[in-house]
Amino acid sequence: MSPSQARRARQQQRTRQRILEAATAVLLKHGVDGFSMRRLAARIGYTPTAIYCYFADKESLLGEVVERQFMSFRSMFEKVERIHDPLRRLLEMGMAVVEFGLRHPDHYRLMFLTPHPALPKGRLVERGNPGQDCYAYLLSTVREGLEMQRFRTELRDAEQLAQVVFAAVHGLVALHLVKGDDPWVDWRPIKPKARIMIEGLIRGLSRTP
Amino acid sequence: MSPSQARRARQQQRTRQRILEAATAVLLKHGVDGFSMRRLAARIGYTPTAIYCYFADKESLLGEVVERQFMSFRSMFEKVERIHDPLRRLLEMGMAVVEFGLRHPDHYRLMFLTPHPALPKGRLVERGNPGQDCYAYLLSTVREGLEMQRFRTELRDAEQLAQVVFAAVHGLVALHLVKGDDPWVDWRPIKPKARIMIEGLIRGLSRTP
DNA sequence: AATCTGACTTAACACTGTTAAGTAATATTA
DNA sequence: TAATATTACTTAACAGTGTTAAGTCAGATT
Repeated sequence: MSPSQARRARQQQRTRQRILEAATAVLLKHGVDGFSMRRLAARIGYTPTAIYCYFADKESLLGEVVERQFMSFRSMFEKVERIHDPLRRLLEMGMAVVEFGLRHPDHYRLMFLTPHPALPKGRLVERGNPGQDCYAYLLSTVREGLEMQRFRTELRDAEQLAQVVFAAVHGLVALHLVKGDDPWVDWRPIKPKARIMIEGLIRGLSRTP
Repeated sequence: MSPSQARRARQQQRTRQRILEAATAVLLKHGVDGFSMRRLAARIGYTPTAIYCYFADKESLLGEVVERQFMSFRSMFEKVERIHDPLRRLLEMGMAVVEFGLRHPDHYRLMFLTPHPALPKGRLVERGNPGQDCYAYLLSTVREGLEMQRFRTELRDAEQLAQVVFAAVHGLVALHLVKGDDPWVDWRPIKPKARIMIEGLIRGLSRTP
């Protein structure tokens, strides 16, 4: 590869980043629904068509934004890493997810409430690496609990347990984001609910001494 | 009101129903995303504009479809009404929700995964009536459990408990519908997960004898 | 018989994602 | 250095969306 080719490639990569960052900004400002290729293009001073030189379509662009967001999602778990007890860590991980959902509702929506059909992921996040992949980190925590025989004897599948715990927390956040303003239900504050739910669930799945 | 005026009003009501039924059909066939006013219009042999004589906009039309769907959602609970033990009934209600989500994914999406901003609800479903309003029924079951002192002493808020239990189940269904095809996670079958989750949660929230 | 009402249509607006074809600047090659 | 090729974009258009103002025409009212 010639020097000028390398420079071009670098430039191209930088433009990609610029688009991705602008996309994230537009997303934060206008929400998932208010996001459009044309708006994004206007923001970076390009025509809508230009974006298609860097991304196949809207879906895959959003997919990459999501993956970047999963990176920052993982960073929410850093503060719980020091907790030794895996079950207590599981609790605080759940609370961190709720925290993230409340702080970044649009990103949460994009990550977990919007289907992204068959995207080639794994560009940024290394799947299965607990240091980058949130699900892998959750899994490792559950595995730790299993190894310490903290769960009921009939529960042996780490994947199953991880999915159950995450789904419960996710349900709370999802309902809050989608139905939180619905006056049909007299909604109670989410954080106490989260504590009660996760503590209750963990207690119910735990081995009783 | 003259006889012919009454006839007109009846006719109008019938046309409304026809549109609502066609909308439900289009929704089932093409999903929430594939639903469009124009497609719906074509199906009933009208122009798109005609629909606006009966419904303010797409949002409120879908809102009414949702409310009808909540009616049939409530009927899923009929088979658990015979269960005497409130905590066991709670478990089976959760399983019924999962069942409904698997059977009618598009309706579930529309009901619980799509925000419907500030719709004047209560046209069909009488809010607070356990026989019609699912949430009210859930609430009554939780209240029964509370009266029988089946929950831990610190848990006294029926609304809070109901929301926690439903959110957990909802999370499972929501994740299945939105992320079920995502190969990033090695998804385990949803029904066993649901049983384990609800049993675990109820056990964890229950008073230990 | 003339008027009015109301159910519906026509035609258009302002959007959306996406693509084929074109352009102008830059890099490569003869 | 001049001709060619590549690259980074733009122009213009297509097909679709929700929505609305204005118009039409049959049937009810007067």
